[in-house]
Amino acid sequence: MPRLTDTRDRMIRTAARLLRRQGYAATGWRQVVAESHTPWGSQAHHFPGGKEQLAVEAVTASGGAYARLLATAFADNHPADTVTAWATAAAKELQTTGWADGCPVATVALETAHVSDSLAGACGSVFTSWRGVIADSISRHGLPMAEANSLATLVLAGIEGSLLLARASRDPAPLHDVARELAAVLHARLD
Amino acid sequence: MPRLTDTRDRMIRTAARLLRRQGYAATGWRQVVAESHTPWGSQAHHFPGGKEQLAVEAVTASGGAYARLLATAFADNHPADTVTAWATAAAKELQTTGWADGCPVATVALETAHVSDSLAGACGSVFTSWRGVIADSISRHGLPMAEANSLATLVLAGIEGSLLLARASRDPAPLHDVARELAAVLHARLD
DNA sequence: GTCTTACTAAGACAATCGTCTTGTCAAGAT
DNA sequence: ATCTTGACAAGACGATTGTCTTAGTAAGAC
Repeated sequence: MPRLTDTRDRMIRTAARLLRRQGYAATGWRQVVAESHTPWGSQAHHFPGGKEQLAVEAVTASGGAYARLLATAFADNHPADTVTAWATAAAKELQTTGWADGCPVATVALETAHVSDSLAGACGSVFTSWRGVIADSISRHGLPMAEANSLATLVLAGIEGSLLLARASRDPAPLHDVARELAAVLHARLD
Repeated sequence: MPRLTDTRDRMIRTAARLLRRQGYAATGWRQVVAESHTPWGSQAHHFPGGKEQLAVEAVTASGGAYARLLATAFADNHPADTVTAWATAAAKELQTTGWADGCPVATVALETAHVSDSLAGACGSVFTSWRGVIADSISRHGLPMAEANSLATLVLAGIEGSLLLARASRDPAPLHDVARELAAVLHARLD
């Protein structure tokens, strides 16, 4: 039987937005329900697994959307150029949102890494998919897959880490510094 | 007038441990008081600024301790070797604690970046001090300070990012991958 | 019509949150 | 010895947390 309302999707979307900004513990059901304009009584119906299930689906959804974004960005350009553009776009988003919108899953991942198996698994899968996108692009530019995976891990870790540093210092400089360093490495090792 | 008990210090130490594992929102006064074996009634006396003040002091304390650790590690060795040892030690700590003990301040930084000025400032200062330690070591090995700062940002972001990826995937591989890549970069650019 | 299923309404629930108020204690000055 | 003052302790406080319950509505199947 098809779904009759979009309540479930709206809950997931606003949960994803809130999880990105304030993390898992600080995001309550009441705020999700209020900002998504969904009925209070529908939580248990759509998410019998409770808040944890909502968060898993929200992380998976926003992680997947981000993966598609990365895939198109890395498709037809040199990895070094894409990394630079990525950092620039992330810096702009950080600044225009008052340092609120960083990585969609990093905060949740750190909060729940050792507490929730399901959430840790969801976050881990997201990161793995992102690394795969980057590694594919790198391997297409001339590196064997093992080496490409290692280099892609450096790229992803560098972006994630610089997003962290930029948010903490409220300064986009770390993003630009890291992007320039990463671009240099990528230019030196790829065609 | 000298302090008569170590209540305040014990609160800060256990708060630092809990903030590292579960972040700011998930760490409550009650858990801090219980695990530090301190009296419930002493919160407001020692920390009139409330939970936020406690967190600021805890982050500053553990960030300072980590900075001293880094300073001795980077003092007499080549940066590339220190980075490798750093990642190895962090990986071991992650595994032995069940992926609980990662970066002492990263989770708090992401959670409170756009909410609390004082906490964001404390986390930002910690990261800046760490980067300074790394940059000093790099400049001592032959790079001008501007370039050393940029490269140190890459190193710190890479370690922080790989700590995030390792915790999420519950696998120390990202730490070792990133450390190897960073060591290669450092060897290529330094004496 | 009568089902069955999908969904919402409106709260109650115990537990927990951070903060605040009041009372006790100990130490140094006079 | 008494007073004063800063340090500390115990509990109460209202607000908020996630979850669960019970009832009621609406839409498609037969």
